[in-house]
Amino acid sequence: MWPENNSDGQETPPRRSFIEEARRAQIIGAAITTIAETGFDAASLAQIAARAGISKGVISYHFAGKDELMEQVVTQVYTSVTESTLPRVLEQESAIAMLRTHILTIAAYMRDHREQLMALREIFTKFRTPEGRPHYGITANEGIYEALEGLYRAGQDSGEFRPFDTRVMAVSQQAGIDSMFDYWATHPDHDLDIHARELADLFEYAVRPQSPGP
Amino acid sequence: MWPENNSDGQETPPRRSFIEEARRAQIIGAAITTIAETGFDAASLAQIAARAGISKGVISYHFAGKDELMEQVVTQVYTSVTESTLPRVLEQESAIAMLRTHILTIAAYMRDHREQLMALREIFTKFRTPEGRPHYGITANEGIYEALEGLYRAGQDSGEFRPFDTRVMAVSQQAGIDSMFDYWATHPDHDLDIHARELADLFEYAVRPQSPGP
DNA sequence: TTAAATTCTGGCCATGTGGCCAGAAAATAA
DNA sequence: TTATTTTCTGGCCACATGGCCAGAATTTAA
Repeated sequence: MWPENNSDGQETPPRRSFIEEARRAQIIGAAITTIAETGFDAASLAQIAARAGISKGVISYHFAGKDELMEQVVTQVYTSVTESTLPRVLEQESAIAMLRTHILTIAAYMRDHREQLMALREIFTKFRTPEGRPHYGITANEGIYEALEGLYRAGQDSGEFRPFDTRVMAVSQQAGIDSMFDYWATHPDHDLDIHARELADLFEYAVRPQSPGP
Repeated sequence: MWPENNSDGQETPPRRSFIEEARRAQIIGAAITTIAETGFDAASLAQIAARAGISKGVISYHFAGKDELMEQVVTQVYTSVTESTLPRVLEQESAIAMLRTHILTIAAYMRDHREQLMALREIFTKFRTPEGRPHYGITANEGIYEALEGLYRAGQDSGEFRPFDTRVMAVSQQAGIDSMFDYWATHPDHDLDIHARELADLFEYAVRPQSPGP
């Protein structure tokens, strides 16, 4: 469960010195910046160490290897976005409001944490095992999909939503959000607010019951 | 315009011998298979040559470098999918029918050309210039976006579609299609037909005029 | 102050990369 | 047949990578 085991075998987080904690945070931050700026492949340990202003060996000393460093980056960013987003969604009272809030809140988070999300997306798409399988492919979204499916089913049960395949809707909504980020990251002048509102409209229309058109 | 210039400076396609043409096709095919199976990063010239059963130097002889080989792969796959898809869309008579046909036809193409599309997606997401910028990032979709926007505007002008931001709709629809492929590629037992029909429904509901719900 | 543990440095290593080339082999021309 | 061009081989190169280590520097403990 924890990345390291204590000698006493307890499943407690490893006790870390002040220096260790500070270095790990510094290195994780340098990794995020480096990956966001240069892409995953070019973010070598040497680059990350140079950005942090430390020797390359320090990373090897504080992390088991590049893999553990990448895992820590993912954990930190993923935790942060979830904590900033999920409560806002859950406090809504209708399924429709939850849907809108999900999209709008994530867009707001993107605006303030562009670097972190760029790093996360780089790692998700490019981090592979030695055998070539993704560490965090689309399967890493499974948790999100299941949460969204719960939201959809609630809306369908209450009659707010029409019947549809919840898995397809979840995959598509998450893809819509990811593409919003990708497009904005590539076109920084693109209006993220408008995009978010339009995307919320899109899915609101997509899920609502509707009599056949003329 | 063409990847190579003739000595006479004419902008004609380079005259290639039979052997040259066959080798290029063979190498492009081996590159597609290798990228699809092992991912872009692991698809070294050595791997591609080994799969083709030839010496590594042959690739250097027939292609200017790895970059030109990747470009040729993209060109071939992109041309193929466009030729198989676009005519079907254009023969439809209503904007709604075009929308549905676009999604369903691409899904059908996916089923029969999984390997090619996996390679294309690998190259799109991972092929970078030495400076770290993507060769074909999301900007490579610009042509698709513009075509879709034309379709949307036609539907809006005819009253088939509600008003919405066409750029956001185009980005989202393409993202929905790409995610359908990614999900299916990761979960081969996933029902691609159902997914395509549900996705077509999703966007049909999303674009149609609709009176506000209850 | 001295001793021990922690933290850091700079450099070395094996590995894999894309590009390149001299010369062998094969196809084509004379 | 012989001469010439095209095609191919196998190996070499410089470079970058992640991991590793001996010993120096620093912090903490006694």
